[in-house]
Amino acid sequence: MTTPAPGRRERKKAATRQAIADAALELFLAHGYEKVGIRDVAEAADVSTTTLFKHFSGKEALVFDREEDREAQLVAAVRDRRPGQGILDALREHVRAGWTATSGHPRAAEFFALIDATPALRDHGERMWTRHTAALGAAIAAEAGAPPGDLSCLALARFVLDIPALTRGRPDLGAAIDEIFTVLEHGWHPPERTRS
Amino acid sequence: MTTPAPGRRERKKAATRQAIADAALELFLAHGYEKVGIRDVAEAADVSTTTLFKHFSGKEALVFDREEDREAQLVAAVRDRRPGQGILDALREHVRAGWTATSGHPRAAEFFALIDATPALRDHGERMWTRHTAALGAAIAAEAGAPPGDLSCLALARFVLDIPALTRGRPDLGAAIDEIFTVLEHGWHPPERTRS
DNA sequence: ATCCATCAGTTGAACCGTTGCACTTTTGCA
DNA sequence: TGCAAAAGTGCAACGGTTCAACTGATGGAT
Repeated sequence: MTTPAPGRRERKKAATRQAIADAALELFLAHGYEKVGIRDVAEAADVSTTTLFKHFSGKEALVFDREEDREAQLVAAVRDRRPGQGILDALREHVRAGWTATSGHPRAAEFFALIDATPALRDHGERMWTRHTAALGAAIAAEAGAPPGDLSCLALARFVLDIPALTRGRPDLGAAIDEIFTVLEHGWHPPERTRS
Repeated sequence: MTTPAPGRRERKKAATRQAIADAALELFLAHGYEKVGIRDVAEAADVSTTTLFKHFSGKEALVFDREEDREAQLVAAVRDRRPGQGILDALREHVRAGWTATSGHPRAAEFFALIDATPALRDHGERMWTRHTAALGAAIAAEAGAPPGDLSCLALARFVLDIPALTRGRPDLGAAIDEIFTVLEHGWHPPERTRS
């Protein structure tokens, strides 16, 4: 009977949002991202296109819905690392654990296949990653005792966030991640030339 | 009377292309990128929008016109470096020299201001950079004697290409570039904590 | 209990980048 | 000279996105 902490209004709003996201995912998976128009999604969710855009900033946002707390998790991975553990180690652990988010997605397999098969979505995904550079860089700087905005910390953040793009499609993901972290830890060196 | 090496056809084609690019730049600088429509540009250049799109792949391409040989220059910077010079040093030199292209742009100052002021253009610019990752990575691998597609070489390429995004707006660009290359050379280390 | 400001949602049209289609003109070459 | 390819045209459409004016439910204040 009584309304819980979130008022009735916000519950309804959340429900519409969810309905839209669900309809979108279903249609995209069924017919492909490009074949489905905004108007189709809106109609399937039984809302107007304007309402859809009040909930989502664009077509791509319909797909990258649950990606919101990636940033918080990244920051937490650095800040709440085990005592004595280095920042780089903590990051590597987090990366190797699969970045922790969107695993547990309802239909994870099809979902990633969809993104992988759609250039527009791959692009957008990459941009979403690098958008966390500032936050992660700040967290690293804070933990390393560097002034906020320290360039090398910012660079490290960016480099770490490049990892998904760099390792996409590699057979052994763990090894690939390790290889990149080796560069980040000790710098880049030309692999020793094995003479014939 | 006789047609020189490039035939009359291609000269005319190049001329229209140039007319379009010029008209676009003028309008963009005068009124701002977003305020100017494709149809405006086409009309100013006295061509149809269809023709415009036969010459340029999209609105942003009107701005990033002369950016074509960036990739070749990057590869050359690595491949044709002074004998005995390390790959990283060659890259740093090239970066510090301003990446060599689009310097010499007619109205370089306003041009960069325009890009800087327009999020859509900043985004597109970044994507153009990272699109050279594969080529630069391959060049590095070739020079380092690594197998093509070597991950650490690819990562280095990507990291170097991140530099413009990372250093944007820094007061001392040279110092910023050096700081990043220090990370690339020796790895990232937390700056020594200066206790109060 | 009532009034009112707020905000989700609607409707319909427009805007803008982009593409397709059918067509004319120019150019290069055999 | 004739002809096929290429450059360009005009127009209409498509799809994502936004705008403006409106409706109606909600919830806090009186």
